[in-house]
Amino acid sequence: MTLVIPASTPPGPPRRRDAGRPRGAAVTAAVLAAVRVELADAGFEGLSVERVARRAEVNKTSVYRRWPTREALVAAAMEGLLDDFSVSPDTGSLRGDLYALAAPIAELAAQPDGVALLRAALSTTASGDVGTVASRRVGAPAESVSSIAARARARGEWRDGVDPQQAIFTLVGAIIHRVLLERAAPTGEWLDGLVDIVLRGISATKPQP
Amino acid sequence: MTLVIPASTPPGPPRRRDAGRPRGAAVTAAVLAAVRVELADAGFEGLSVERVARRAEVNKTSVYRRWPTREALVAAAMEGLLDDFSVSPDTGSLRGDLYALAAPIAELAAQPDGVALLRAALSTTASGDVGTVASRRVGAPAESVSSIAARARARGEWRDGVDPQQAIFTLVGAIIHRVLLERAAPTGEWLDGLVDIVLRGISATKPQP
Amino acid sequence: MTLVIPASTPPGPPRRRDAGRPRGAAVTAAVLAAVRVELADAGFEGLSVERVARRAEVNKTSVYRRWPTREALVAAAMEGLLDDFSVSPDTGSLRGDLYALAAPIAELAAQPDGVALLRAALSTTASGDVGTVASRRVGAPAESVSSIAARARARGEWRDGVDPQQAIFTLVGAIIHRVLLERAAPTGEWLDGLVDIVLRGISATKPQP
Amino acid sequence: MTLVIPASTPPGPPRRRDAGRPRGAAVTAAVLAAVRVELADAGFEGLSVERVARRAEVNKTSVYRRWPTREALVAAAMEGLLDDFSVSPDTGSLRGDLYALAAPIAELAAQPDGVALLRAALSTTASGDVGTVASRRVGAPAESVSSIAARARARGEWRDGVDPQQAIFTLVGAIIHRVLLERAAPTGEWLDGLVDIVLRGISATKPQP
DNA sequence: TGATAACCGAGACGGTACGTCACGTCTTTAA
DNA sequence: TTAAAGACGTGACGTACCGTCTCGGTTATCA
Repeated sequence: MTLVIPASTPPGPPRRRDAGRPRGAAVTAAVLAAVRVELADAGFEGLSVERVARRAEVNKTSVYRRWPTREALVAAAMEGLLDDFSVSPDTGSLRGDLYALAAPIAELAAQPDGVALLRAALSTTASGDVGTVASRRVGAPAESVSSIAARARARGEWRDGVDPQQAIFTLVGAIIHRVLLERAAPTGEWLDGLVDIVLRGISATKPQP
Repeated sequence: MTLVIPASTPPGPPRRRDAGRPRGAAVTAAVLAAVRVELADAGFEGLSVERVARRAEVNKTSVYRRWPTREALVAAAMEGLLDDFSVSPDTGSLRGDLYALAAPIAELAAQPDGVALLRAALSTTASGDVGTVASRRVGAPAESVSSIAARARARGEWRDGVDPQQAIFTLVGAIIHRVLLERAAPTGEWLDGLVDIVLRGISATKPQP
Repeated sequence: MTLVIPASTPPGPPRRRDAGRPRGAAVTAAVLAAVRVELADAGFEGLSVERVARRAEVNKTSVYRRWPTREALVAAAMEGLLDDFSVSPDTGSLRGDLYALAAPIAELAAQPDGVALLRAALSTTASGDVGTVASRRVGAPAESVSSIAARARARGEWRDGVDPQQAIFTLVGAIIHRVLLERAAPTGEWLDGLVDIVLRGISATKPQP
Repeated sequence: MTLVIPASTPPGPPRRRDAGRPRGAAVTAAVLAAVRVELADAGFEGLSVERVARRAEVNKTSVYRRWPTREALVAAAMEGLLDDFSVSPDTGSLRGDLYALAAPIAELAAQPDGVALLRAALSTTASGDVGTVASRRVGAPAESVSSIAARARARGEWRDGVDPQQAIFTLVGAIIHRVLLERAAPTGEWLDGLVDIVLRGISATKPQP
């Protein structure tokens, strides 16, 4: 994601800015863009506010004014990546629902930015902002999970005694293992196999092909 | 008459292997212990060689003499945690084998030290020493995986078309998700449920209870 | 029509000279004072930036921000010692002029600080900042020397063929030998004897008593 | 009953005086040569035992075994430079004697090694070994000085009230200033001028040309 | 002719200092 | 108020030498 900042700075010293008009949005955007670049370059650990500010051609103070910690800064930069997870999918079949849930996560994990986000979420000791962001989104909202399970149960697809969260989290955990430990891309074929395993694992009898 | 000088022969007398004062075992032990404490306290990022040396009451130089990087240091400290993973279990049933494979990993992940190790392994961008250690062990040796699958196949328990690695990695991924994102302990009950899901997911027909 | 881009113009807006928080005078003063103490204690070699900062109760960074090298630091600390050398004396007689030139140098060399400065100036291999400071001042400005000689020549006091620099430097060299090798104080009586020798050495005939 | 403990008697078996492997002359020579090179390269400050040992292809321990301090090491390396100063010259004239005294010092100061020695002698705060060596030799032995003065007095060449030491030290100080502050070579012509000044400075009437 | 004591290379070890980097807070000027 | 700029104390980085120490292994001398 590249952000283009219009180079409106005049060459001379007068520096005529609209009086009272805060330039805040440009600074904010430039910083967040820089964060994303730095995250991809150096990872979460190894990201320094100083370098971010330098890259954004913005002063360190202006960064700290907005985000008090490195965590908050990264969290803010990541917010945009996760806007499409809020939808609770209803495709009519459990396989479809599982796939609909896993696919955007896999897609996220296929991008370098997404990998960085996951890594950041997992690396922080304290349950800080980044963890919150990631858990809130990657962790798949509770409603989605329970409604998927409820619908599947109504269709007789959900085996008794299976914890819905455990099933979904297994799916997500597998993706995480794939990209962070195996360092392999979560391809479509691979995802098919995964959904297949989990689907059979939680199905009451034989799943419909 | 040709004079051949072998390129690899050093000019002086051959270096003795055991020359010089040997490294003190006490120093090594103190440092590794300190690393484990610091890891639990501050995590992988946030672990500083300086503090480790201070806590071990050892000189910084003595640390750097042994381990050139922070990664290597942490990796060394973690080696000991993982000595019981090398056994390839053969329990007679697929469920037993899966459990035998997952249980020590879960046990590791139940300790603060183990959590720190996992976090460290996942947080590093470069596939450095820590990643190697973790991958080598947590990533379950390839032989174990394939032999488990082979035996299950021979018993007719393994569904055709299921990638052995994918199955096992799903198991491991779920444990990682549990401890690092959910921040919950991988209890025995929880592990039972997990093994159940994965077992059914890869079984040919109905698994034997 | 050719577009000429001046090479020295920076790309952004022109840097303001007085931007940012100004350097604290208290810090500067504390450091220089500490340097003088350390110089007296440990000499030029053996002076460490770390200890200076510690003694000044100031951070090492704040020292390096101001003075890039140990040399520059010492040179700065010594500047103040030398403010009274700039005057070119005209006492009416050659003896008076010589004395007026030698006296403040001797006075400087009578203080521990001054001895340290001389030592520092002589010990540095490269002709660095300290050497510059010392040479500039202790080395007696060229104008002073030549004007003294010119006036003496006009009065008929200066023997033909005597290099003015050589004469003055002999004076200074004797003082250096006195304090650094003999490690004795350049007393008034001693200085009288020295001036007497040099004066007779460069006089045309018999000097006027 | 009095208990007398003989101070010098060792408790164990009587120490053999000359037992053990003697120190290798080759090692000693190699080290001293290396010191001279390093002194010329890096000066007295900036000379490190570690580098000396490395250059001499000798172990650090072997250096410390012989010379306890850096000072002692340098002093030893310099000893050889100064063997020709012990002679008290008697040339028949004061000018000749002065020249005979000054010439070898100037010659020493014309070599890089000699400059390093002078610098070392002047830079040390404590009157350590190097200072001792230099003072003992460059400082011109007291007997030489007094005998030169005595002979000159007998010839009627020495002005009453002139301190012999002061005269000679002025000569030496001028050479030091020449090579260390002016950083110029003490050429023959220059030395002639110097001797001329000092000679006239201490002569009773007019010096004999 | 051995024992023995010192030499010698090698390198560990606790120190101190190096000069640099990033941190997060602060003070100052200008817009 | 926002901003740019930069000072400031803090703490860590990884490296270089310091001088001392423990090691094997070697060699000359003396009993």
